[in-house]
Amino acid sequence: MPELPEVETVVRGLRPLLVGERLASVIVRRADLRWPLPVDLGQRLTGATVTAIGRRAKYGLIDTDRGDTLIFHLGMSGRFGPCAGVPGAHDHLLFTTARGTLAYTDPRRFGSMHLAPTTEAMRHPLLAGLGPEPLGDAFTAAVLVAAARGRRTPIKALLLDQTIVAGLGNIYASEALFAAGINPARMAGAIAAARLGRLHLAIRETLAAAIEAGGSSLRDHAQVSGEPGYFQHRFQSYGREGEPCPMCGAAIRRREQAGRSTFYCPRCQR
DNA sequence: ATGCACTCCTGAACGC
DNA sequence: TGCGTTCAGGAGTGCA
Repeated sequence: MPELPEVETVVRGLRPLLVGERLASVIVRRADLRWPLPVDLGQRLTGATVTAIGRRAKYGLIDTDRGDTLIFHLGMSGRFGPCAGVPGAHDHLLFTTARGTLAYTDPRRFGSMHLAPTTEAMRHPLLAGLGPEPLGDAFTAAVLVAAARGRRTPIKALLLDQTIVAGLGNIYASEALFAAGINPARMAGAIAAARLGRLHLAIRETLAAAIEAGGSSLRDHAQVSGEPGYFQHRFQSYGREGEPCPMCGAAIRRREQAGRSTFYCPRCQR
């Protein structure tokens, strides 16, 4: 699924179901996700009580009273949802508490799960190199300006680089660039600071609005409750090739950048 | 150091 | 209805 708003939505959905609950069993049905699961993952989590659930970039973090943190990434198609009865073919992990069973479902198996000591979780190799949280205080306009300086890569690619700012994916990068009026193909280092300032603001506003709407539901994403997110109805450019730009009426275009689709307005985005 | 193509896997949507 | 093709929100790896 998922970019930052979807992961945040999942984390918020998991908290009331898991925090304070004892994991009566954690069953691994398939261990070959993006990376092999730790062989003792089920054993180490079974019997533990969940103490807190957080998020870093697109990673979810589930802390237990044993000092372990389960780090998960949803990849492209990962989701959590209730599992009643017989597990489905793509239900790879089952978390059972007194409140019922929660399944981690992931048809494409691009997702991953890792265990780390809670005190070390942020130093995990997958998390250590991440850039600032886009909604946090550390992500300022000046940080974005400094990251873009001298870079010849397209601004869209820069936004997808998780070491620059952590949590944007293809959809919200497109949407933020639309909101800022910047052409996705423009070389990052050639964009004036004032315009990057607008982009910085657009990133934060776009992500915050998406979280408020419960994320976007394209294909795989749903909230843990099964409710869809609603933000896709507010996409201004993403997935709207040929439709009129909501700002100026020109036809939205689509182009390939580094193998990914980018949608933009040729008139508004320069 | 930087930029980019490739790769993993499955399902849904589309065209014929 | 059935079949083949194309595409999908991520991101590490390896190459130029």
